[in-house]
Amino acid sequence: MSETNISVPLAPLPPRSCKGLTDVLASVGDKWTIRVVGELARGSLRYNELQRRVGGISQRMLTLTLKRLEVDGIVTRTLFPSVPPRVDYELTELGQTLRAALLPLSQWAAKNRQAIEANRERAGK
Amino acid sequence: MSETNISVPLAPLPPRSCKGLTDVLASVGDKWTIRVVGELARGSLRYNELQRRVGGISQRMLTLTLKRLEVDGIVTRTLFPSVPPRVDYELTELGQTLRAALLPLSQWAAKNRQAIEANRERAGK
DNA sequence: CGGCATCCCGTTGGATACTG
DNA sequence: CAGTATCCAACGGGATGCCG
Repeated sequence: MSETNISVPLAPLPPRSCKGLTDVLASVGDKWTIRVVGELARGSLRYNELQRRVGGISQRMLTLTLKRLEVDGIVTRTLFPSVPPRVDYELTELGQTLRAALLPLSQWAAKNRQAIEANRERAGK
Repeated sequence: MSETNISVPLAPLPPRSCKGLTDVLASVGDKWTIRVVGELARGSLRYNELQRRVGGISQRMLTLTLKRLEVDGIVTRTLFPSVPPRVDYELTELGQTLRAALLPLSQWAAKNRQAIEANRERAGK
């Protein structure tokens, strides 16, 4: 616990602040969070619509993911007390900055995924 | 397998290419990979030195992590057949580009971690 | 020194059923 | 519609011991 030193990362991936990054990635780098944030990037969505768009996520995981994002201040949850009930999820400003910070990695992934798979192929044999 | 559509992400977190991102994060966003890449960012390191620097990683996890990074073409493994043996790990050019792509997220984490923890505090009570 | 093999337990997360 | 609750299988990952 005495190891929560996080100076601002000016140097390339400063080792001391890496623990902060690890924490964030533990929260953001799981199987579903990125997908959810990505779908919410373009605007608010209802629970079911979100589940449909993400594709493959279980109710349990969607709920847990959204709850954590809400607690972290990444998304807002808006309940319309109608019948049937309606709940909208939307990125907060913090969420938007996260999405922006994710972009370079997204581009890197798109650009290098095939190269990585080719590497795996070669190494695998 | 018919869903490997990855157009270049020009739009903010393009949903269709998000699966590529998810794959990459599944590979890169685990508990240790970022830390290892971060430590290797400044130059090559030996196995034990790497384990010491990362701190808290078990031999098993360090070995598995390095193996996957090697297979993916992110790091190189160089064996010096001396006695006792010596093995150096180093980022490849691809690894360097990954590190660069990780920087914005690293900065976001450093900048917003406290805010997130404050949010959790409020929401938790 | 730099690993690999094995055991084992805690967590993750899917499937299913139920509720306001 | 938008969840909650429970069960259970799969996986991650630490500890330990052995080897070239």
